[in-house]
Amino acid sequence: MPEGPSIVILKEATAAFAGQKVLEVGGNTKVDFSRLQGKKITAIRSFGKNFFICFGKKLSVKIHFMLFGSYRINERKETSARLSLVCSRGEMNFYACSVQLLEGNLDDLYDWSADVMSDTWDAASARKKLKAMPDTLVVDALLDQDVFAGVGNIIKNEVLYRIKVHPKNTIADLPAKKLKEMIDQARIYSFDFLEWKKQYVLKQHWLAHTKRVCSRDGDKIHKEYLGKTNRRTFYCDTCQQLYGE
DNA sequence: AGTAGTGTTCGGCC
DNA sequence: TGGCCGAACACTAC
Repeated sequence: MPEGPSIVILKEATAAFAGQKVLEVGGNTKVDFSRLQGKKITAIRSFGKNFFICFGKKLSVKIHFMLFGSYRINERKETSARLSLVCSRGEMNFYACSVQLLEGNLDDLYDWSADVMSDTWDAASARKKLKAMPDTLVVDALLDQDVFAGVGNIIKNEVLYRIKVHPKNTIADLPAKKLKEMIDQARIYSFDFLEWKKQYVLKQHWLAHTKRVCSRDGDKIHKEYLGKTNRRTFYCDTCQQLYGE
């Protein structure tokens, strides 16, 4: 569920809730949702892995699904919802997720050009941010939500495999051409992910993530926990190039 | 059947 | 001050 493309799928599935009024609110979240009662949803938005239900320009619900979150639209699960919004023409139910109320204008709270799924994605801006962090490992850079909002661990592994870059490179190690490929493919792979996920064929397109053998050369795919967050990293030592020294 | 993981935040410690 | 680390969260595919 959690990576950016999955949130785009949710956004598309809930687009029709814009304009609807909240008739009933419930859930086991600690946030004070009573103030949403009777309000009209003005927009459904997303930024990276975050999903937003907007009530005018000054108040939004932010939902982050973390590792385990889930949702049901116009149906319910057995387990109790973290947040449930029954609206004029349907209902949204969210489970095991982080819920926050955000005050103020969403436009001012995020750098929307950092969202790899966004129409306003700005590759030049991403490049500039990366240039300012030369010693950062590429695995950490790809997971940096300020640079590549929406990119998660699967996309990280698949992008590096696709562009044949070894995960132990730093940003400064990469030739300019490879850095550009990394930035471009972060977005392109995310849209591939979106299409595959919609068709329920995402996993069968994985070439590195959870794989044991390289589809290019038949060599072993290594599994190692890398980067400052020690996330699972799958890579082929043979075809993914290490540029440092 | 137990384990590990599509993620992030927070508090404690050095 | 800040970086690092583990816990917490709470579900489910393999």
